[in-house]
Amino acid sequence: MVHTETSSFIEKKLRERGVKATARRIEIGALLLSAPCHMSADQILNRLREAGSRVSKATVYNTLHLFSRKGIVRELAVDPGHLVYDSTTMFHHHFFNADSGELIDIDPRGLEIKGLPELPTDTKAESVELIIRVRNKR
Amino acid sequence: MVHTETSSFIEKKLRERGVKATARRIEIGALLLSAPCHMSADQILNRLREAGSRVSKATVYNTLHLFSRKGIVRELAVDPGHLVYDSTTMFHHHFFNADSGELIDIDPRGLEIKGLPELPTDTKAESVELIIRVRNKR
DNA sequence: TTCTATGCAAAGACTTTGCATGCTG
DNA sequence: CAGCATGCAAAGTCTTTGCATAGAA
Repeated sequence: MVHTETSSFIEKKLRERGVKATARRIEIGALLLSAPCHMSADQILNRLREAGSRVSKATVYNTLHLFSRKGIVRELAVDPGHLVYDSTTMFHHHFFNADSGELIDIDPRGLEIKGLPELPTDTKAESVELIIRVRNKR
Repeated sequence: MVHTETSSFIEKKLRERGVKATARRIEIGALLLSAPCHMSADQILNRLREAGSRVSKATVYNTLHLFSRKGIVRELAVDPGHLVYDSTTMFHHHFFNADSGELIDIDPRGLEIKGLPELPTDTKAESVELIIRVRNKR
């Protein structure tokens, strides 16, 4: 395994979260964690294969689940039958372009949500997600 | 086809939206539109079958798509691989209980979202959805 | 060595499609 | 009758699982 600057950055990120930094995980992490992005498992698989990797589908899915359990990425359910992984785990929102499938982050600073009703009894909030669906103007 | 009070109310609703009111559609409509509710295609299929209907899976899916294209119900993508139909089509938000799968409507009146950034260029907003994911305490 | 990660293929959940039949107007 | 609605089964998409092999500590 070649240790580029990128891969050692990724290795660090994985180990910080208690994930053993194997070659496959670093490949996947390098793709997803080098810059803020949103990708589906399938996109990741294809990108890796295009780049010459022989990673299996199962490993991609398992690794992404692992990453999301460990808080390394965030799972987003924008579209049914289409799970997207978000490399930005901090609290934020999204524009979702229903025509292109593209997701754009919305910084929650400066955004204010007022007048929320109380949580249902005996529940605690886990996340607050605002999704603004947009379409291309003609 | 028996014309109960409920079914003629549903028939009216369908025709208003330009949907031919057939027996199957009235069955499905009666289940979904009699009171505010959130149901998946599969739940609807099962409920109908339990009630003795021999409706097919394809018809349920097709009908729900039709209804949502016609604005009779609203499609919600809360969970990946799980499309839910919402009988309330007017603008509103949701609590989603990740433990039970239950959805609870949030009335948007009194709720205020301030400081939203501008839409991406050349796009128009289609919907604004706020989903508050909650879990059961303990 | 011992434990975990990975690959492969098969199974699984959910949804869509194609086509023949049946109902509606 | 013409056209759309329905049922059935098959195909599709996306994801998960089981198990054998390969790799890491």
